[in-house]
Amino acid sequence: MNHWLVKSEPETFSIDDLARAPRRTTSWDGVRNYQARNYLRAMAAGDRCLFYHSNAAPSAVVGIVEVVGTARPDTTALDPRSPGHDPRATAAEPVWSTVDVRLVEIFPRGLPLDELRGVAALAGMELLRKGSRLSVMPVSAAQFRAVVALSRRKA
DNA sequence: GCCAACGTTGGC
DNA sequence: GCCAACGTTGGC
Repeated sequence: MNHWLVKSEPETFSIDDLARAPRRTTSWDGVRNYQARNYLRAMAAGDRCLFYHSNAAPSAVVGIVEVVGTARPDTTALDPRSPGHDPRATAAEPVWSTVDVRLVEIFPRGLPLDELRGVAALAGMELLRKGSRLSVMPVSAAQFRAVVALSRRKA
């Protein structure tokens, strides 16, 4: 089982939105970066992802989601009215991919970036790298465990 | 809103 | 294939 981190702007889609979604499941679509797409394609059912709120106050890891199934075509790229529309995408060559994710847990408290930066076990985490912009990225099992442990601790 | 960092595009 | 221009991301 692999571990990942996925980003979403809470104004666009927050972890609370996911909690209200049918079966607490959503299609993680709209990814328009090749490296992030390749990570989506590398995901397998049962993989767990940290859910990160970007462009938030404060930006923070706020919970855990589980991958359901494997990557499939992101058909929002085919829709001219979708903000993720890509004129290069066709039904035969959809270009972009999506996976379904289900909510596992909303942390009792969010873990803001500046708190994560102070944790020795998380040194080297991709999210904390200066200039890191990927919206889907791998997380090591040890880093994942460290973040979950931190969420169990009082602020 | 500012701006640094990054990815993509396109002229050559 | 180089690289400048441009658009986007995302912390602050």
